[in-house]
Amino acid sequence: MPSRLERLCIEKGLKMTDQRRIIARVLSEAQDHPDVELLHKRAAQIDSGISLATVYRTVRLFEEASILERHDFGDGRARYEEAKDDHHDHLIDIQSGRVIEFTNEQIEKLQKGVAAELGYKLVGHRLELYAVPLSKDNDDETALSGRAKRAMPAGGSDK
Amino acid sequence: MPSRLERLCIEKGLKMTDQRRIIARVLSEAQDHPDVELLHKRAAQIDSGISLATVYRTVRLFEEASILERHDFGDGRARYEEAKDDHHDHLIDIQSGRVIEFTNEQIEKLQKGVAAELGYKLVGHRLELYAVPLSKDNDDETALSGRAKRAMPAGGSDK
DNA sequence: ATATGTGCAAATGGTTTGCACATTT
DNA sequence: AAATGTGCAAACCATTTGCACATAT
Repeated sequence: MPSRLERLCIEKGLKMTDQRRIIARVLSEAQDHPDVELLHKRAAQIDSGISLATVYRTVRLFEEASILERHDFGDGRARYEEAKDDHHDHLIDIQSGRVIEFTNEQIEKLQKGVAAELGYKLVGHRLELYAVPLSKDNDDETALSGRAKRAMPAGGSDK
Repeated sequence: MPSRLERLCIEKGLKMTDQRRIIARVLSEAQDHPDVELLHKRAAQIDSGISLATVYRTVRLFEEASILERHDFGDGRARYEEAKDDHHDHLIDIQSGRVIEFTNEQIEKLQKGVAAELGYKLVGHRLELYAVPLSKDNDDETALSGRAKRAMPAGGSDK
């Protein structure tokens, strides 16, 4: 059965190739926020002939068709997520790299208000919370294992 | 007279070279959020011998010394701003590219609350509002002139 | 004097692209 | 058949780095 993303592609009249079908399926089934490399790896597991370039092209195509969302969590590469209607923001666990989705109506409203006060109409926003698990041993700032360099923003540590 | 940033460098015991002094001054005097290329251009106006590499190294050094903030507004290059005590977020005018700073205590509080509810301690955040000026002719989505590609996030258009 | 900074050019890493061939409509 | 997509390798662009030389302490 076609994945949700594949169906959307067809609705939009996109030419459906094997590669796109597979990438669409991989994206539809993803529960995380994979980067292109990971998508390629997953797609290649289904059909090893898919090239990295095609994944890049497809992901861009889908994004332009508004059926895929691109995120930039500050670690250099882009991460992707199937676009659903439910808008949400992200909390990034800087110890494990895990990304948690959340929504907060109040914050959304306040954002619109802030823009209005400054004489603007809000057309988009980006809100990311960088955090560490409560509980136990959180005294070290050693985190973000692996390659992720300088991922956390400077300003917002809250006094 | 030494720039504020130069003074901070000295306090931190950083070795002060001509280049660093100049870059510090350029940063201290900047009213905008320049990228490395622009910083280099401004620094070169004072001493044309400063290399791009040095600007990159200096900017990184300053950031690690917490006297400079790096921002990523989604257009590929990093933008910098002297670190002051006053924390603020940014509203990006996607028509002109202008960046406006703002603070909102309520939003800050709510963020901390959201993190807490999810079992996390907030250690940083990133909030950017992408907006267009109210008033007149806002019907076109043609914006972000120049090289800036795909700068606005997908999700947050607010219903 | 010693440690550290600098310029230059080459290297990196994620992403894009030109081209000849393959596939979808 | 016409238009478009794909793989490969080369190109891009922001940023980093190795090296020989220069400078701050």
